[in-house]
Amino acid sequence: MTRIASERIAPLNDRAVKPRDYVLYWMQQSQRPAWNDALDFAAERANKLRQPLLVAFGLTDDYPDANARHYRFMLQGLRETQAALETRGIRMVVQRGSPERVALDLARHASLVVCDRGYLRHQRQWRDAVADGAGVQVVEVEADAVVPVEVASDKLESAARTLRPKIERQLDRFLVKPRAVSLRKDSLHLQPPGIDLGDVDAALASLKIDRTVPPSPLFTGGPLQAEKLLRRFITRKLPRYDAHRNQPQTDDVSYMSMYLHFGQISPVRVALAVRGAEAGDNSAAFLEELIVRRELAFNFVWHCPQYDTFDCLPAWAKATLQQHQRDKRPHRYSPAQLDAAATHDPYWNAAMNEMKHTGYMHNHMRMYWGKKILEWSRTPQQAYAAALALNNRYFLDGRDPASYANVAWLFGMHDRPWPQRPIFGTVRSMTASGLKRKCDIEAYVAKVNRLTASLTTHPAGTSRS
DNA sequence: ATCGGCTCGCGCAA
DNA sequence: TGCGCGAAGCCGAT
Repeated sequence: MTRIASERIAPLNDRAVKPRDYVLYWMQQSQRPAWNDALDFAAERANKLRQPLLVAFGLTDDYPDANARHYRFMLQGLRETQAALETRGIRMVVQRGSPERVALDLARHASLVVCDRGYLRHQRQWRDAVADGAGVQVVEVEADAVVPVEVASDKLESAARTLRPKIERQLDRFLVKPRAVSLRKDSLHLQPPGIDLGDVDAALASLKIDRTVPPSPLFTGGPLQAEKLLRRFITRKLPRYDAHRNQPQTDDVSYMSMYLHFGQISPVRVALAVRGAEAGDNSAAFLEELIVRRELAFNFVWHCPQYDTFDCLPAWAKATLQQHQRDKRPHRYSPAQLDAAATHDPYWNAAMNEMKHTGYMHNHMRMYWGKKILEWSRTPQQAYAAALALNNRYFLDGRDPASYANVAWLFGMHDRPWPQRPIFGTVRSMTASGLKRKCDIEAYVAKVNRLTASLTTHPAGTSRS
């Protein structure tokens, strides 16, 4: 029987399993062929029902806030996942259309539908629509959190410190390596129509999507690349992680966030690998971010319906920011000026350029970057919208629960009050002098300048790896 | 270089 | 009810 923790598995409707043509795994979040509990669960059910397993992904042109940068990274991963599943005798089809329509269409011939999990508004709506519209049982399997959100906590947590002990006491149960499931029945004879991903750029060109942001010239999507970067992180960077995680001039970060965002790597796999490296405080510091902070973000978007607006903030933060709404702003920039990285602040401009040209920004600079948007916008509400829009537009890991929590943190979420300052009130501020004091910020600026210069010389498309 | 003060609310001990 | 303390804060005093 299954070794998947029962709390990962939840029927979304009370319909029966029916004797039809295949078990359908509607893959939408967990876009990977291994360390995928949703896939494994579907495979086990298919074996038990003596049916083939069909995997399907719904590729919509209208994914909220997505552009060519996100789509290419995702298609690179889907192509690889499709090929990997085929070698195991599993047909995976990528169909053009709104995900819930694609799933419902293929569900008409399915005995059972298995899906993975997403916490954002639209992801929940898609799953509700499939649970409602499918004529058979729909079962959701959580494969992208270490501790399923409602197991960790039944309420909106106010800070990491309140969630941390709840997560930690569940780790033994949920940090386990899955057992590979082999399929009794091949499904390669199933030939539903689908997009040919053989040429990712051709597939990309066929989509009607926002192309105003080009693909990242630096980062390649896919589970194999995620594994490669994970191994590189553990051998070369983890030994300095604790000391360097707030040092943006270094490269001692994992780059896992974008792969986690697209489900191209399992957080359980990453956690076990890092824990197994036995790097002491370094492992602990990384696991805090990977598990506690990331799953605090899941808790946030799950329990707070207004997760993408100023209204989600705790009462003290909203009150203090509103009290300082009329404070004089010595510097004021419009969203367009921010987007152009054309401010008076060379540190901020460097961060904006890193984000814009690579699809990534060092963690420490994300805080400074966002705090300055609050300081330089006409109102905190406008700052909130501007920070979130830029975040979701340029980051490969944008549009993730972690993005919404990170932006909210800039405005006081999951934080505590600090001394009164103009504009910020008691919300934590950050300053250029702080950057100078704590890290080699000039080296960071130089690093970004080198990077953007080399990317201009060797433009997009010639990605590394 | 290091330290204290600033400031609020949660959770736990009493 | 009181108390300690918290994602990476800042600033001025020593």
